[in-house]
Amino acid sequence: MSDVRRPNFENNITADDVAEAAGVSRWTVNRAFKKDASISPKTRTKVMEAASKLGYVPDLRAAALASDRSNLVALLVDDFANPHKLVMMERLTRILRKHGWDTLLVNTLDRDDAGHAILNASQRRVDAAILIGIQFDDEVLETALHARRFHKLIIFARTSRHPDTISIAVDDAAAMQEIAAYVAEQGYRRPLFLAGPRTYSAHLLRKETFLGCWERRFGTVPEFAEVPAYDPILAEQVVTRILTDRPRDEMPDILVCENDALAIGAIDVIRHKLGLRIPEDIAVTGFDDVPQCQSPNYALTTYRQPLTEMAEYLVEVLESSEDRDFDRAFKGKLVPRASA
Amino acid sequence: MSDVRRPNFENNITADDVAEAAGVSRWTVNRAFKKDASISPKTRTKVMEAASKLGYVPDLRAAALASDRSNLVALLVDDFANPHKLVMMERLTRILRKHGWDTLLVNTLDRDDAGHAILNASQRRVDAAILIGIQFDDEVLETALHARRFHKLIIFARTSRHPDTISIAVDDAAAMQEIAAYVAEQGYRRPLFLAGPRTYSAHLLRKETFLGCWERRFGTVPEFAEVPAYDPILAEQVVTRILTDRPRDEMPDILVCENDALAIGAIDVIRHKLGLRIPEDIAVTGFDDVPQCQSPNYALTTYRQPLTEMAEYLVEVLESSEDRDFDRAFKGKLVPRASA
DNA sequence: TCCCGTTTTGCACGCGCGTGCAAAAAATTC
DNA sequence: GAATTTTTTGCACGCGCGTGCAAAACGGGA
Repeated sequence: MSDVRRPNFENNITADDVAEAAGVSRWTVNRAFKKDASISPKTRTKVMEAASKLGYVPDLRAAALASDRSNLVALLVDDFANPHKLVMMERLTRILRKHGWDTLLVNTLDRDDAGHAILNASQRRVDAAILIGIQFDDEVLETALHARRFHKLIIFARTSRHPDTISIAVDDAAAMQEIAAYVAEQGYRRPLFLAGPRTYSAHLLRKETFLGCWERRFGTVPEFAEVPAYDPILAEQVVTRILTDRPRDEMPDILVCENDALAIGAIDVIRHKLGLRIPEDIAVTGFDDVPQCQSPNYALTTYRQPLTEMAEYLVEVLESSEDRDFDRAFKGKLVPRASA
Repeated sequence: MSDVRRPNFENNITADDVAEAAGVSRWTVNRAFKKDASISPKTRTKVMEAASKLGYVPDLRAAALASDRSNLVALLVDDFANPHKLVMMERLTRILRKHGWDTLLVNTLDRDDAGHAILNASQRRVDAAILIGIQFDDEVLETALHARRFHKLIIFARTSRHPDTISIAVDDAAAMQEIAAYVAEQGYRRPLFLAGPRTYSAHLLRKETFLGCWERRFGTVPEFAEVPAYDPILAEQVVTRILTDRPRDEMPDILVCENDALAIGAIDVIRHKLGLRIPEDIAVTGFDDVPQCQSPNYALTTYRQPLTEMAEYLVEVLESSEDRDFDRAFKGKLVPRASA
């Protein structure tokens, strides 16, 4: 009985079937699907026609298994309250796809399960893990490194000094210096820095840089506050707590925020709970240039990272087989708007 | 020479190695890693110890290849401007992971490349494809269906009548009726419906339902406008265009929006470009209950979908081997806030 | 037409695990 | 303690493709 050889789901057509139909060997079929393989154009079209007639598509699982290269990366995210993540995901998936890479989205928000999530990604034998703006990155980083299964561990859009890690980010120090200079030039003198959560392994150097710049320039260290996550709602709570009922003459004249997620929360509170005007009473700056910054509602002065360029470099790193230091810091661009 | 048998990247330890270390057969090792497999507890712990000593993790690629079941789904997204997508991605990935499923994030925003993206997902032999709120879904749907490689094609959070498709969504008609009733009860009489892009295959029944309800109740069909994507920025443009310089007595008293992405753009324009108050001059309602709705800035009256419940059902569908009609509509919840 | 260099094609073996069944071991019964 | 049942373990074969090399086909010059 010939229908015995059909153990798998709905008679999958394989390269063998195409080979038979095209009158060539299986290996020639697979060659036809491979860029710059040594194959004659004539054979290739013959194979491709047979393939499309049969509806054949190469099986990437088998290819990955045989070659130990999956063209798959795991994207670890735990920071879904930050609108910038949406932008990053869009950009990364698009550019990775353009270069033939697929993306496994791993939600590491649930700290208890982060380990499992990472383990699972490693079981898929992804070629690399990419951490984007991870909030609880210390723990995750350790787990991931301990698993020792990711050929490359990339921290994207955040600086990491960890030696086993590749950091592709904007030059936070330079960026913050630029913002600090801008703030000072615009005549603000009582800044309050609104920082995000503190992590050990990977870092945004923004707070330290800003405070340092300001101190060097004016001799005083500005006030600052910390929000436990990059979440506008949490930022609202923190700003409400520290600014409500504060005497007018002790109010900051500008809130310099570590990123847009915090800035957006801050703006909402300043305007709607404190009843103050932006920028007349309190100005605000952010970081990232999320889409909402353009809204007339926020018109947020912020700093744009060259995401596309960074993603392209990421691909370069993924495809390189060298073993050098891939860390790189990019230059971004200050985007002045009405909020400061 | 024994080091010949090491063709793969950094001597991967396999089930065979663990088997040798534990003094059992390879099959017993794999059994130890499988839930409710027939294996004695004693052997299992012995195996697990050997495994963790060697740092062994089962290879899911090989497992998928051998069993033709990958526990992998492709999540197709093309609508990254809509903040609700972030919420959906978070929820879906978390709940899928909880049940042992991994997620391949496929960006189908670039229409030219959507076909490739889908093809690629199919090459990974995912068990199912999930479309979330796809904007250009007609084309994508056809491509995906044509590929005929997804065992299940699920339209999530959107209704589809396509017979080859499984639709898991909120009951849009019921939801919109509830909103319409609310709007009418609050005394609004000149609604304007702000709709998103029109698609053929999958649908949000919101516009038709609202217009129909209103007509039955008051005998008049409300005005409506269409935004070409669920993007606050585009919504701003459309609303600006249709409301700027309109005489006061022809102004709508409420904007009923197909979802929050549109509502948010509308609010920004109404307040900051038209200089009107919300809800006194124009009220606004949305749909989805994205996090920003809670912000005092928007305080958006909206409708919340039971995402968690829907995601749990999705898992149920994924794991079912029956061949019945899985379509299902859920009931959501109206969330009244200050905007209407 | 023959020869030689070049391009194109074929193939043995392996990637790591699942399936279904048979053999072995353990547990149960009388 | 022997016979029977139940649980546990082992194994042949296959999943679909990549690698590296050898064999075959091709092309051009004399």
